[in-house]
Amino acid sequence: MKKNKSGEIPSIRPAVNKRESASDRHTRIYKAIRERISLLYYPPHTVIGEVELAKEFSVSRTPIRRVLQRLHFEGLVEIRNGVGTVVTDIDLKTMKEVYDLRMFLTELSAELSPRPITADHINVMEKLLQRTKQMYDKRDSVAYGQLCNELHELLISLIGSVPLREITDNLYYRSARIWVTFLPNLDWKQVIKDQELETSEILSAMQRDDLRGVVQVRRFYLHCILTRISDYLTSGSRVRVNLVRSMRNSR
Amino acid sequence: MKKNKSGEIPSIRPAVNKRESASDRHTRIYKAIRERISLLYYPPHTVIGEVELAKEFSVSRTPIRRVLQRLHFEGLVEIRNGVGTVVTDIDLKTMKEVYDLRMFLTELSAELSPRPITADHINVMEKLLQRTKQMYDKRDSVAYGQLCNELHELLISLIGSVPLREITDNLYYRSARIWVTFLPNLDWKQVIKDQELETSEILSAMQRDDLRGVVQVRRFYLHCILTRISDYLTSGSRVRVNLVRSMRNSR
DNA sequence: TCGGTTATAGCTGTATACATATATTACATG
DNA sequence: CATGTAATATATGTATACAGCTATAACCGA
Repeated sequence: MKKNKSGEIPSIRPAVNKRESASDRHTRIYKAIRERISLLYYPPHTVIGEVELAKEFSVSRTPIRRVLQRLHFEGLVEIRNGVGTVVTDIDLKTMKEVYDLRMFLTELSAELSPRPITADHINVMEKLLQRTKQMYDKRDSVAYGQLCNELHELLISLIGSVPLREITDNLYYRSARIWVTFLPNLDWKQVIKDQELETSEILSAMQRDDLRGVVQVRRFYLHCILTRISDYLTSGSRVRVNLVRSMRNSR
Repeated sequence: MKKNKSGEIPSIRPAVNKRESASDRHTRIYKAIRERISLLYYPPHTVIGEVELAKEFSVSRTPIRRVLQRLHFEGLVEIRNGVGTVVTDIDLKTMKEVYDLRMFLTELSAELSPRPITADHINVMEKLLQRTKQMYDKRDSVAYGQLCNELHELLISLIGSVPLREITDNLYYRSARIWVTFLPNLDWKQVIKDQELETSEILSAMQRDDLRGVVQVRRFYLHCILTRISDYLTSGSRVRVNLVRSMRNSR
């Protein structure tokens, strides 16, 4: 075996020792910041400086700016010259538009080249359901948000159409964090109860290989969340905690 | 009136003399390059260098990179380290996915908070129809592509839902250039004839304030284009030039 | 001749100094 | 005291030198 230029014996698997590629690093930082926004670690109107992030991730401003500009194109932050990068808020009208779109696209995802439901999917769903059941005792918005994100990740993995999957993913992160914003005003046990119901009903549909059932359950709970937020914002008062149940009985 | 720091008398309308903002410049360069891609001035697999563009637009690589990365996020170019920025091609499967999505979203745009059809819209449509009628004599793919782009711009201006409008716009530019790629293989007069029919039928629907009619016409022609390309790619032979007409008779 | 190594040209990726925009604050002025 | 102005701190925007990656081609040896 020959030695390379630097005189070292080349590794059999140099890919393992190879530094993280620029693309991978971009994806890693992008997902990290996006998660922080979605979990309200960076709530709306938060000013996040490029220098601060650059120090934390041990890179210069350049790769950070690339990530922030991507988040800007996706509507998650607003970059103001001379001011900073501000996490966007969302008005009721825009939120309704996003949720309406998400509901239509959710149903559509069962029609456009869906992927088969596998045992892995069901396995992950069972674990999600277990974790949901353990959340009644302690109010933990971050853990709840992570649960929502993981459920979302699982559901979009069933979408075969690449552009539809990307759009659904984008719209989710554009609106989901707003829902978490309202958690402090809601009855915690009821929120978890609804989450458990949604998860278990999706799991049931998956177990009978019923993708259309899956997306119909998902769409229904999207509708419930939208109605809750709309009621809360328009009335300014505490939203009815039994909204989901009353809707179920009337459908 | 006082003088400012530099000793000049401040202009009454300083905004006019103010330099183009960073955001405006970004938008200008972005739209310019996007149009070049859509009109096949940069056909698929073209390698466009950052330095080249920087010289042309008289800026450094930094703002150019911002534009190219946006185009990358939108799927129009692929940035390869050490190689260059390559205009993406699109495979049949992805194109079908994009067109299917566009068809659904087109119908949806008449449902989700549509904007009213104004006299301006009809005015622009009449001019588009006139320009279309003048295109029979000379085969000019660029002029045809511009016509398609302007028709698209008009149609998305009728979409009230901001996220739906942005998604529709993105999907258009992601797929439209592929259609232009097939023009050399098609009967020119038939292509213009179809374009004239689509434009005139949309105009008619607008004149009777029938937005649902507008989107149904649009959806129908999207379907025709998708079928044409699919037929061409799967059979490898010349596509039937009278496809649109035969479809019309059977619907 | 063929296979593999290596030098090289040219591209994108990164870091950084500097330019510019903005909000804040202090301050002069009526 | 109110108001407009200017200095200033701090953020993002830009330009650019340099590092790293890739494809190409020249080169060497079995």
